[in-house]
Amino acid sequence: MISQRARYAFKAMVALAKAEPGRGLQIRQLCEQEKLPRKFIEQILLALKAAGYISSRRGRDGGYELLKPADLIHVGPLLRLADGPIAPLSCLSRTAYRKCDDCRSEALCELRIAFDKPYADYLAALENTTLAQLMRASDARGLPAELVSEEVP
Amino acid sequence: MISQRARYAFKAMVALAKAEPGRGLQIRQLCEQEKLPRKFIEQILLALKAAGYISSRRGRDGGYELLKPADLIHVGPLLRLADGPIAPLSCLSRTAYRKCDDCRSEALCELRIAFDKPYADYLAALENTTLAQLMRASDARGLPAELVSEEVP
DNA sequence: GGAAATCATACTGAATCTATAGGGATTACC
DNA sequence: GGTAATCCCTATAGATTCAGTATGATTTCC
Repeated sequence: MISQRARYAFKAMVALAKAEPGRGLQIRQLCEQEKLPRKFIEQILLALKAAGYISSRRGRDGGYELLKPADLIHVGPLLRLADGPIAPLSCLSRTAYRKCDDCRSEALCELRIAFDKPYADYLAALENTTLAQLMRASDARGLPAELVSEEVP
Repeated sequence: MISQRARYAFKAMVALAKAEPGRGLQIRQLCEQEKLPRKFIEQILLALKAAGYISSRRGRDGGYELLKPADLIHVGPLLRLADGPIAPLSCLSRTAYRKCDDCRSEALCELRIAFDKPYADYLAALENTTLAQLMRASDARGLPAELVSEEVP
């Protein structure tokens, strides 16, 4: 299970991506919209900022804004930022590789063999999907197919 | 990351699968062979027994033995036994489904959409690989290709 | 200066993880 | 039957992580 922190981070990014470009959102709005715990979100936004995903403006009319377009934001790194390594085994992690303490041979380890390909595919999928794709997919499901082309009647 | 408990459970199953059929292994042997903490392994073996994976004999010459052949033992359920649900989101879990507290619509949730197919594929892979497959794969890597057919010269 | 926002760090309570402890029950062998 | 070896069962301890709160500093606009 991914952490609450990761879920919040993701939700915040989606909300920011939906906000009008150039305007951004304030913590207050974000938390009221989505019913999120304010101070916890604050920490998470700080981390997102430190990682270069968003920018902030301080002071009275402050707030947060996406720094990159949503089609350059991938799920994998976002998840990793919130939760740390994604890999099921440290010896399979690309970003936090570590040999298992008791491992004799990685090549022969049955557990490693078991997870090797499934995890590689899983990770590749997460690395390749973008926020923009997900938002489009969500939109498409929200509208009945016949209405999609009638946005401007 | 999967837990230490899951790694131990997996190692124990592999060791039992490698043991001579009809003989089994004792905790002592298992722990000395693989350098595992004895009392922790004891708990794990109890759980494996309760789940029907292994049988035990008590008393002086007691020990544990696989109940099913290794090609009927799949990675997915084993992992689930040790660690609980495998799914990254509770709303994607087949065995422990639970709606997210704040979720308005599962169909439209971007996070759920993100993990839906990657996780389904990952899970299917784990559900379909057996201990026997993994042991064969490990054996095959241990021997140079030219020698594989020369087992009985 | 005052109000409202972000920034930074410390802290807390609960849960989880990784074992360890200490007996009790069962069996094989003498 | 006694003894030693094994499995069975529950409780508990220590460390770590998680989710969130608290407190106050800093910045910005009016």
